[in-house]
Amino acid sequence: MRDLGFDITRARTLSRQFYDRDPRRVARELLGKVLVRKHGRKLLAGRIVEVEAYMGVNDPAAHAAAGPTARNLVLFGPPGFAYVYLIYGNYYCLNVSCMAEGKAGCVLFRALEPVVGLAQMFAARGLSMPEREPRVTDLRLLTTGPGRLTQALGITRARDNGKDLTTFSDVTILDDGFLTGRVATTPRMGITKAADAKLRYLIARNPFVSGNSGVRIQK
DNA sequence: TTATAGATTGCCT
DNA sequence: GGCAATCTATAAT
Repeated sequence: MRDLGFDITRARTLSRQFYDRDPRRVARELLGKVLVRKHGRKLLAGRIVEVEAYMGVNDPAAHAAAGPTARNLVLFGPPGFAYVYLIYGNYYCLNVSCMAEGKAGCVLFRALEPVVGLAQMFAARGLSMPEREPRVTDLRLLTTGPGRLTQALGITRARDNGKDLTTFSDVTILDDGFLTGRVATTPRMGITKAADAKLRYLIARNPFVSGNSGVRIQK
């Protein structure tokens, strides 16, 4: 069966040092961790099942490739901070900065398995919660996809860009000891530059991974 | 100053 | 499978 719910008494916030490493390593190890949002007194949480690594100034697909700008400045700062940007004028994408100050690697969050606060997530996504027990096809609409997961958790640039994810103010990432099982790597989604690098990491056979969890569509 | 592409999603045929 | 929505960063005039 799927694992829903997590032991918050056992969960620990990931440290600054966790993020102070190669984004590929951070990406792989973020799988299975829990992304948590405190919304007033309400708690929203999802388990991380799909991420992508971006390698900084030497990665043509990365926002940092052009060097520091007003938008991407967080990436050049210290590790463990949220980089949130608007994509296609519609949705926000959430990243966490990696590597020491001055080096601009990051990890993009692409899909979560919803764990806590499902009703709130349905509302935030503009969907009605099913009367019956929600199925995987219903739940996938909440946090499968980078734009969906930020909307479900209420993450925006104005509110969250630059936030420290290593202290639990209202967004953080927890390790509750969950073991992922097999991890797969594929090319990153939706990019045209450096399109062959296998920098997308996902939990194999997890139903909340976006796309078809593997083969890239030819264009 | 204007044009275009983009780490997406949802609706249409 | 195709494509519009919507806005920002960057390239081109």
